[in-house]
Amino acid sequence: MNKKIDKEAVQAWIQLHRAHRLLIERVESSLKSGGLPPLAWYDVLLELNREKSIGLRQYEIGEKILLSKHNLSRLIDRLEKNHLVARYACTEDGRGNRVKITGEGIKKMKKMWPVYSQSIQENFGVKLDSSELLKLRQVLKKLQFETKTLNK
Amino acid sequence: MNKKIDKEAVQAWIQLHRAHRLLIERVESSLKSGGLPPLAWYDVLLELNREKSIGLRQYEIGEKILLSKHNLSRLIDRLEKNHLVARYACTEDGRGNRVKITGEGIKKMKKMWPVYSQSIQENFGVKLDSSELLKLRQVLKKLQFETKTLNK
DNA sequence: TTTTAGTGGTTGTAAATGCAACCAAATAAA
DNA sequence: TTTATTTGGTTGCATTTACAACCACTAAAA
Repeated sequence: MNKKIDKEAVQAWIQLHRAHRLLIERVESSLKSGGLPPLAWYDVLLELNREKSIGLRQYEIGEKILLSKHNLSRLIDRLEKNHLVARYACTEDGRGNRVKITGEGIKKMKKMWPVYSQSIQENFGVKLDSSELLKLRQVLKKLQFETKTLNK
Repeated sequence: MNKKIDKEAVQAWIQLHRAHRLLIERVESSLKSGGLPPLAWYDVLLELNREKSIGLRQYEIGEKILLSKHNLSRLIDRLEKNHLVARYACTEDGRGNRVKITGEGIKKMKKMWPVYSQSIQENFGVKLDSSELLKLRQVLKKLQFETKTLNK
């Protein structure tokens, strides 16, 4: 038994949890006060923009941004209703569809970016120096599990 | 301008965001499949347990677990409905109330802990060694801002 | 003291999330 | 081929969250 390590892990987790809560709250509020959509929209648009030409299947988006399929379905609904993405019939699989970003979507994404990145900068970047950022990334990377749990 | 640092910060943030999403999903699902309440309940119970005798004001809980007041109000409602906490009139401030954990609350908390901590262990602790955990905590600690933003 | 502004907490309503059940197409088994 | 199983996606419903307005009280200003 290794009670000490256990305690350390929980401590670290709690801090991660707190940091995330605070950060997300600030980022969302920056976006909102800029009259922009929530962060989740950006996540989707960004992934779609990387595949502008062929688009992505919904489940692929779900894997990338870790969102369960029902939530994704409705998130795409909202984006589509705002003409930021479009669904197309999928030739290779009759069940699914292919989602693509629209011109408007690209524009919106580009409009969100400065607000988003500046908020990260202010509330996160400035608190850490380059080596700390690196270390953080290295450590967090090790948490990149075998995904697949979500999207059930 | 320091585009490189910017990029690093956003990268790190995104990883933090992902790690959190995955972890929280797993922890919640461990709790759920153990027939236990969600994590937020534990957070509240834990804080209240630290002040068993005098309890806490709602806004104090809000500051500790970073939850806005309307959400907190209803979270406490749910806990109270389940007899895990109780609200008392507050002598020193006629507006507010003082929240205390009940015996049942303590029991529930203790029942949640092994499931909670084990889930952290499995999904987080085992992926990192002691020095990484330490470093992570050190870095995350620097993100501990002047709070107060929430609870507006 | 009276007025004004701020704070702790609650509540109505809208929006988002989670769950389970479902449909339709694809894949595997018989 | 027929049947059974899995998978991508949607939908109805209950729970939770977010926002704004509100009430009651406190603290500060006049």
